[in-house]
Amino acid sequence: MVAITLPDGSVRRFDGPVTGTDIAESISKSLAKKAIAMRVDGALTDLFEPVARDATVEIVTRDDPQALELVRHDAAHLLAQAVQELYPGTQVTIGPVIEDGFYYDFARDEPFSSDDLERIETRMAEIVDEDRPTRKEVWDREEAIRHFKKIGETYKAEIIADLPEGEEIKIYWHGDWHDLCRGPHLPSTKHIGKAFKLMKVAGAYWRGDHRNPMLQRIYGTAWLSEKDLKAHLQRLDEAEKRDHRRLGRELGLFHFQPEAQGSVFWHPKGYMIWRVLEAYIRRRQDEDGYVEVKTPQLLDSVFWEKSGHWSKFRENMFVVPDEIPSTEEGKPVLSGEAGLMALKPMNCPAHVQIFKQGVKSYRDLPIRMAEFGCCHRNEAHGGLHGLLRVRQMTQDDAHIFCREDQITDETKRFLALFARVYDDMGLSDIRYKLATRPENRAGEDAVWDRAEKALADALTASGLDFDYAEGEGAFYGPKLEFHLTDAIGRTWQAGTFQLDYVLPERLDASYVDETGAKRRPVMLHRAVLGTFERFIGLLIEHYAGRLPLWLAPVQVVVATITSEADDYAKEAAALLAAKGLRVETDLRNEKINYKVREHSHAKVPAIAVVGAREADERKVSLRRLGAERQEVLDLDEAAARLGEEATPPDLRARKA
RNA sequence: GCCGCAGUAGCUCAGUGGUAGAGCGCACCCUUGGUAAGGGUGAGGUCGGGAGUUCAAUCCUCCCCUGCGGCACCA
Repeated sequence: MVAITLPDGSVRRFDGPVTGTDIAESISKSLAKKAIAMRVDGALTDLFEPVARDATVEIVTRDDPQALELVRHDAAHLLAQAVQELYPGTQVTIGPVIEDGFYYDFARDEPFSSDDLERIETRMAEIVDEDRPTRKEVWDREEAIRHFKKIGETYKAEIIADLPEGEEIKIYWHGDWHDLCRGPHLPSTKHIGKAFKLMKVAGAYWRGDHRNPMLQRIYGTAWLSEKDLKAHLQRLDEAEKRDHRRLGRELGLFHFQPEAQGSVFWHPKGYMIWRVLEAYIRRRQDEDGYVEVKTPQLLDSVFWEKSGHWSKFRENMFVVPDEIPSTEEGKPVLSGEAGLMALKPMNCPAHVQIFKQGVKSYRDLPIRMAEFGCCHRNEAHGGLHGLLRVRQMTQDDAHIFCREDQITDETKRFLALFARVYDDMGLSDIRYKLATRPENRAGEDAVWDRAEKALADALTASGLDFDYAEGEGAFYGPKLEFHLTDAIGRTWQAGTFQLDYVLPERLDASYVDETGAKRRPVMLHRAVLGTFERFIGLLIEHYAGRLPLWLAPVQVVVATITSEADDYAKEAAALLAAKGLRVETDLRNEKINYKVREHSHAKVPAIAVVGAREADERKVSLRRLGAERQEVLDLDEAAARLGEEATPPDLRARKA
């Protein structure tokens, strides 16, 4: 007898082992039809798995929160199945579920083309229609390895050989195709449905290690319904429209060119955003007790050896010979014998030098030392990505030198600053994580215990919920991660906060404590915006280019309807400019429709239209970006209103 | 750096083994028009760079560069 307890608490008894299908059928025909898996005492299991002991069983249908993951997992198998049927000799490796879908990595000499993707997709749909049933077998480890080697699946054989001892070797069959898998799977291919689409092919290293062969990864997306699939594809379209590289070009903000790979040419409008942000964050830092410094770009390699960067970070540094290049015709430009300098990849070691000038007392601490430091990092070519991954970047960087007992307070203070700034930026959806000690680390565990606790205390005292990111800290100390969610639900990391016990030691920074003894300060590396480059990229995508008035490079365009209003337009523009607004005039010989369209495309937040009527009455017809109507206002009132709205949030708060 | 794809006018893109086209943009002319494209004319390209095949290459082949999508990297 097997007693099965259902979620409603009722108990059903069966003569012997029962499968999920049996149980579902005993409840209702329709449930049996909808069933795709079950939970036995809470563990997700195949529907066709016999239950031989008393247990609580929950039948899982497509309405279950975990159904989508099951469907995506099966879709990955479906993909592998279709590929092996169409391209015999292709080896399968792994095929996990990822955000929005799945992928499968294949070993095949010939590359897959986009035409192949279409063929594969068609074959996948056919296999769904064929409704191939799933079944599971448990094999002996050695037998499984022999089998997969024999059929030429060497990667699978390797995976099996590496499975932990004692783990069941489960083989899943979908019709006559089989694969090693931990499961669980849907009862048949029909249940996958057809709300899937193959998205792209890409290279990926076997086991993620660049020393291993490169496999071909096919990415797919899969959903529970066609409607969900369509919505997802629409989201992708939306994201593409927000791409900061595209908007940067369309709005004339910046450009890149091959001669300066990974470095930005900021155009006047793009740099205006930078200037506004920099002025804003500088004010925020000033009021929060920071001092600002400027340190050298180019420092001798000896210095980087001391800081530890030469051994740990050199492959990411730009190294420059300290010599005057030869101008002699035919001679090599550089002798190759000169001493080496390097462009700074970080500001921290230079800040320690300023700290070390003179003797510091415990009374001087904390010192919050800020720099809008321009750093260079020699990122791999393949990793560069618009403004988000560059080789020359400027951070709103600062280092807080403090005593250990000040860590919690300084962290709280930073968290408050961080929240203020992101709220002002319209980015208030932030998730906090505390990244703890990694396996490879410097320092004693007792110090790590204190450091992690100090950060956790600060988060808690600030009333913030947070998760731990175990083992994700830097080798020199734990850190806080700030995960922002943007307007279309994507997450970003920009700011950072890291505790460092190592660098003050390496560079011999010290202060004198109450007893007259020399002590090491703790260093907090922190950036609120992160880099201006990345942060501006983030803002552009978050706002889809429609920046709030205070950040918009051009805030108002005064556009004329007829040339009779030119003089008045200039007068109006001058008045708006006097209110501190960034204003342009459009006096061109074009129709007002054309002008409105063009400035709307340029995402100018406000268009002040003036014709003969407005000129007579000293008014403007104000049209806001995205609005379908306009409002006729007295010029002075319009200037006052726009001036107020364009005031950076911190200054507005100060006035109030 | 690795795998794949791509590179034609400022932008978006078409096209062909016989040295190139559209729309938008730009310039000029006409038009002074009331809230998302008024009309006309014109300028603009070493078809990413180099080599090869060919009578002839933007097109075919090879190498390089750059971009894009991933991977790896990311103090």
